Amino acid sequence: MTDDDPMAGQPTPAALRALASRTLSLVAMQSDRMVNEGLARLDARKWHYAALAALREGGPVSQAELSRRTGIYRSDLVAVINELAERGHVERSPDPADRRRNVIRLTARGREHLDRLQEVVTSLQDELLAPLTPAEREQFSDLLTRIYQHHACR
Amino acid sequence: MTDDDPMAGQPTPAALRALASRTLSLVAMQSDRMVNEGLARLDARKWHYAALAALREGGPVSQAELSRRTGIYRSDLVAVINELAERGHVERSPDPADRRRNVIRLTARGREHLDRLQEVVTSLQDELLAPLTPAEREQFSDLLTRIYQHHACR
DNA sequence: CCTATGTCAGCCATACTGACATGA
DNA sequence: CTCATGTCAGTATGGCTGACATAG
Repeated sequence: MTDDDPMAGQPTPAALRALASRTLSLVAMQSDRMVNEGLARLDARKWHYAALAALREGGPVSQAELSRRTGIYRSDLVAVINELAERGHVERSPDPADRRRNVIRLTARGREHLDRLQEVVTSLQDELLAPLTPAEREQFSDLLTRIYQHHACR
Repeated sequence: MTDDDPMAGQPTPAALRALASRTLSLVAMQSDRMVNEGLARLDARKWHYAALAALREGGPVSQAELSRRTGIYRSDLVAVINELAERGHVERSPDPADRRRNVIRLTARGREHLDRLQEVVTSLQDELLAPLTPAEREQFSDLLTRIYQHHACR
């Protein structure tokens, strides 16, 4: 209880602050959290939006195709489709042309719901990139996608 | 087996590709994976590096202080210190001045180990940012930290 | 009495693997 | 025989919470 801790309170050592990988993770966590919370308010989650958006853009597809397009694992997609089907946002029907497959199609309710999600997601992008100028936002996205492409084997 | 699937193979709908939050998550996953794998080859993990680096920079501290500086949760830090102590990279001794606390200090072996980790981590940053020019790398880091600061309440 | 510290037990979400029955 | 599809079970990780004994 003398002077106790001479140098405390100084957070985050320089060696850590300097790591792009670290900041990247931190920002991604912030971003994920924002998106999750935003969508949760509409009783939805990231994958819901991804699936619905993919369906709107590509029309009815099988689950396997949806999986490839959204990046959601085939196995995890099952639950997502279940949830979306429960809410009536999506219809799952067997494909007569290939009886292994289910055809997933967007319902009218799903389309409306997607519109609402779209709005939220879009405004969250804005909130996320708030501290950047329009030019910087574009550059940021550009840099990100370039890094992504570079490391994406397939 | 006719013509089958008229428009398949086209991955990642535009609506998803356009989301900064999505690309951000994807890149962060790539980055995390690279770092994890790189450190795993040295029988270490992210937190090991973070803790050791913080200790080198700030000298011996209590676990709670370490937790604050590295961002590792107090509860999770216990396991990290255990692992580091097992390997002789770190020493955990009771603080005579405050008998609740453990003082964590870097050992000689720990310092050597940290040097090796440092090397790997640094070269991984390079690999991560490989597709960017030096100027772009700086800008990337800058944009990231600005976003981070903006959303970091505390 | 209130707060801080180290510790443990556990929750929840998520990326990912493996296996399996069915059918092409 | 092979491969793809939908499904389920399960692993591993990681962020996070809650509680608790001890001590300031």
